[in-house]
Amino acid sequence: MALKHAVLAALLDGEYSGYQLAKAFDVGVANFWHALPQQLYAELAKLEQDGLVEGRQVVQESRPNKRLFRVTDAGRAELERFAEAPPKPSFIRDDLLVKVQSADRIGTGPVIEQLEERAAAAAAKIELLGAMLRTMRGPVDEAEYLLRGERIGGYLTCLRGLAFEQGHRDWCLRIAAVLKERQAARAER
Amino acid sequence: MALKHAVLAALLDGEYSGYQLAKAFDVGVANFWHALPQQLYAELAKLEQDGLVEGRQVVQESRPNKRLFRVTDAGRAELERFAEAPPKPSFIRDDLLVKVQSADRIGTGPVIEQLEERAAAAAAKIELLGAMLRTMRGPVDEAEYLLRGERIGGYLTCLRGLAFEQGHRDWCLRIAAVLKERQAARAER
DNA sequence: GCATCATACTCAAAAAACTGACTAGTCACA
DNA sequence: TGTGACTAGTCAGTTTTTTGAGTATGATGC
Repeated sequence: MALKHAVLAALLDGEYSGYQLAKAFDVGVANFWHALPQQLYAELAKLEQDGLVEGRQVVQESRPNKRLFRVTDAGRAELERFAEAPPKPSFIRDDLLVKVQSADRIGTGPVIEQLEERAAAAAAKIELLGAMLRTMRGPVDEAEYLLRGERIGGYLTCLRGLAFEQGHRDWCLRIAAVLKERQAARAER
Repeated sequence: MALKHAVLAALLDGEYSGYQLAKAFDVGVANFWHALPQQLYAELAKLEQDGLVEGRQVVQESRPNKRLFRVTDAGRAELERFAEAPPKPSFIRDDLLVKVQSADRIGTGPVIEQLEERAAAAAAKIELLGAMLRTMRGPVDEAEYLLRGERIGGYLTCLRGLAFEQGHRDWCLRIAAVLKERQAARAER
């Protein structure tokens, strides 16, 4: 049960609706997990049943009503237990790696394209994360913010996301270049 | 169905038994996917049913018999199709990130320990991957190997694994240091 | 001489994640 | 006046991954 703790951790930052969480756990923003809306609504329902989060109805005009959730004491205790438990090792799991693994045996054209698209996507995310980091730390410099700031959790996971995306971008570009050179070398013969 | 293609890609390198694949897909070696033995046996059975791999019995003395598998033409075609299809985006999914996200709200002691253990594990894997890369490229230098070598797929995915582990190690050490400093600063007051 | 490790697999089940289809009102744009 | 996008969800179902428990044999170490 991993999403469970990811949701609890996200809700430590304040009250959110399922919809808001879903946006955070979608594409860019969630730097420590990824999930679809349906999963989040289901998980929130389970967490509420277990008393780890509390929801309250917020009536809205000109918009559907929503339920905002926050972590209970029991939820905080559960996170505490989770933090103490040994973590599972983490692995990269990526379609593109599988494709590159077989890239010298099968057609490389589409793979090169995909590598370049990925590199561009990674570059965009690097921009986004950079902007998020600047916003979070505000006017103070990073060392100061990390030492005295509150709620640095999100900042720290963002840093990992940033490094990951940079590594991803660099690798994609390099591998694309390597595969292209090999194509060119093969064409010469 | 991602493991499916990962298995096909791994079998492009030659004939392997389920047991051998399982070892490769376990801890260190598989730089592009991770899976447990049971999954691999199941996947191989499915692939054989679908005609994407072929198995042959190898009778052994002093060891249980085994079945070696290789990719069929249909399997190669399936990989080709897979390579052309748009890849799914890849995400980091890591318990430790979740813990760090909430690290400024709950007890940080165990998390710091885990970060340092992870950093050590990453360092060990960096060593291992470095050795694997040296073995693969042999006496020639990297640029030459990448341009003219055969079967560079495994080398390229190893490079990604190496960069990932380096990023992981650096991040773990840095975050552990940050959390420690904050603890110290808090203790002073 | 006994325990443990390595090879080589199998079966069953639970948990986690993903996919697709659907409701229903508001707002902006052309 | 309708077309699509945004808010805010729900329901049902499949696929994928993980977990746990076995089987059987030979080799290795103390």
